Amino acid sequence: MGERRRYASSTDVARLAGVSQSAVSRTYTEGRSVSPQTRAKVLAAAGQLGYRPSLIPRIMLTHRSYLVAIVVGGMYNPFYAAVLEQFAVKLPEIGFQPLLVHVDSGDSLDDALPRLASYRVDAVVSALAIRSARSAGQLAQLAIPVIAFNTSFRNAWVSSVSADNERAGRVIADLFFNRGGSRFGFIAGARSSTASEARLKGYRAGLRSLGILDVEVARADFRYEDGAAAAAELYRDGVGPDAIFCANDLIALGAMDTLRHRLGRRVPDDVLVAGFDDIPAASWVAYELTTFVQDSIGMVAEAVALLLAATASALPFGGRRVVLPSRLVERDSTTRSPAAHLEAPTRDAGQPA
Amino acid sequence: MGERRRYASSTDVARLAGVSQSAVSRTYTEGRSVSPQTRAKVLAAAGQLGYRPSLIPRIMLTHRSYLVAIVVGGMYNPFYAAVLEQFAVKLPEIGFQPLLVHVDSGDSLDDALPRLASYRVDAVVSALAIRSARSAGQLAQLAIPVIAFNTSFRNAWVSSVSADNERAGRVIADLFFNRGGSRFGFIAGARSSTASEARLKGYRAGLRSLGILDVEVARADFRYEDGAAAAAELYRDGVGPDAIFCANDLIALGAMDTLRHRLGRRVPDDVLVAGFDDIPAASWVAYELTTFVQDSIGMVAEAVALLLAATASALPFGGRRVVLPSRLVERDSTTRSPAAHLEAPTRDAGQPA
DNA sequence: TTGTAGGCGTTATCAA
DNA sequence: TTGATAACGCCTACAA
Repeated sequence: MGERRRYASSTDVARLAGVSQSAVSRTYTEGRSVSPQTRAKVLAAAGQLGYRPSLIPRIMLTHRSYLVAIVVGGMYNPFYAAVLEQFAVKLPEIGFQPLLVHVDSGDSLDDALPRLASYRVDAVVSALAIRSARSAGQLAQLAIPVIAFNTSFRNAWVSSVSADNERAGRVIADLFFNRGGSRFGFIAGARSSTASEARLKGYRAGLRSLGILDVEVARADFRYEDGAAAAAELYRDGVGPDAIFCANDLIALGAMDTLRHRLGRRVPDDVLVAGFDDIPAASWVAYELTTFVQDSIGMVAEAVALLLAATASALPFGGRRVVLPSRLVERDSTTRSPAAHLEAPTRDAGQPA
Repeated sequence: MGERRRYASSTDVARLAGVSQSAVSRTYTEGRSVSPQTRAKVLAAAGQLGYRPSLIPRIMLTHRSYLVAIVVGGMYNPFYAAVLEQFAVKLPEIGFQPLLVHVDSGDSLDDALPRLASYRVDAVVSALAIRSARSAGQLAQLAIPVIAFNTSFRNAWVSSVSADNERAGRVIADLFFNRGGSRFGFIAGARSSTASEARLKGYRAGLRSLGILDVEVARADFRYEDGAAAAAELYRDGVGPDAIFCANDLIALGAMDTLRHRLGRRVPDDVLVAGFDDIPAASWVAYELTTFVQDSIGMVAEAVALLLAATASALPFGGRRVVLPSRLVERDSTTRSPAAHLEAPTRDAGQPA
């Protein structure tokens, strides 16, 4: 039991081909000298045995595994699914093989770390923020370069890539104001999320510079259902904001549906709504949500660049911080028609999606 | 360059602790004898060096890597994201480390296989169907057990886990008929998808046994935009089906939005719509889509069970087929209110837009 | 309880 | 061009 049918080894091939093991090795090493005859014999035997050279011994010899851990969680959010897919495509292109690690929250990276170290990963990329200083400390001790998304924490081995969350908050404050918003709300993600907090911070700052000090804040998790519940909460006492910035798109979509279908509010005519991420559903005809494009492709590209730099030398490589601008996409959820209050709720008929 | 700071080895620890390398090994091996003093010395040195035993040499010794490749693609579909996440959670629980492989279509597994073989994976689980006989042949030659979702192809090394797609098609035919449907449509996914074809086959069979031979079929890919376009296509000449079964939820949501917002059709009052997968958006208030729960948790559990069985022995283990029932969830998209045709277009509270 | 020795599958080095 | 040999880090005998 547990006794797997072994993969063919170069020795097996050598024996079958009637050559030395080194001859087999050379056949599979670019730029080493093998005679055509030997090569042919080797390839024939290899084909017969289904031989592929193993990378495992090489890891021992070179101290490089070309394995990179990808840390994910909360894949219900299409943004993370997109990030993961992008990593899965890009890492192999530069010769790395992704190893998947799922954690429930940023903190439980602690549990996964020893396992990763056992596989001798060359680096760790995390779609999730690293929140626990303990994780960070462990990482530093293991001397594994880490690139994490939307993380404020950094040290000699931990770098970060993030969107310009704070600026986005400011931009949306201006937009809401220009579109006639007067009572402002925010639905936050988990309190521990730096990204959510930064968005709120920028939003507050933007409103303050417009002379507005009051922001109604509801707490949610990053899901549709939480957004729906938080929206209901904001209007509990009858009144409520006429402009709501949500920490991400899922929250915003939940809030929109609650506003429209449970609270009888029109979006955008009664309430302006905006989100963050630009997940596919944000552009669906039923929503047409104004949001910020969190550029997963760009973020992954930056992360990959950092990773290459980090794995190129033995020196600590961390503390870097890359901030990518997030682009506003204005859609119907903040675009009031001139005579909105006179019309039926559906003003946008056209536009297929 | 490329010279990574090495992970500490047991030899490093032994040297620092002033003991032999085997003493270190024993310290980390359950049930081997080490004196408390030696153990203490070893652990102290190990802590200082950040030592974690490497699994790499063990792979060579035992011919077991405990690595399992997870093949994914099309992560824009929340169903696949959920499957992947589930694998990422379950595999480590039984001692396997997932290795992520992204392919664009079932066929390009070919390209990824040699790389996987090089890492000496113990098995492959594929969220995607294996479509290329060549892939399957390669797999058989490499003698790697494979468990693939929704695949009709099987051989000595390839097993499959799938939903009962055909039965679902029959069930929905009955449902549509009972809800008053009279002109039936189907929006298919990619033609190469066995799952989509099976759903259509069952749908056709169900309708046939109700005396209905005519089904209008539109082709789409598995995305929202494709569903939207395919729906428009079905109504190109003015008339069109009054009941549409879609190969998956994304297609159904796109079709619903096109029906409601571009074609001025009411769902469910003018057209009944159903999908497949039960992705989160299917239960969003704006849609309330009738669909089938494709039980990702159950499917992964079955896949994991097959994997355990397959990796337990050296014998070929394939050709197994597990079919899981998919459960119908009826929501508003097929539930007509009694006087639907007398009411305003929006019978499900406010209208989305 | 300890340490020494051999071997896993590669690649790099060296001698033939 | 070839083949023998050492080395990587660990585990499992085996001997002390």
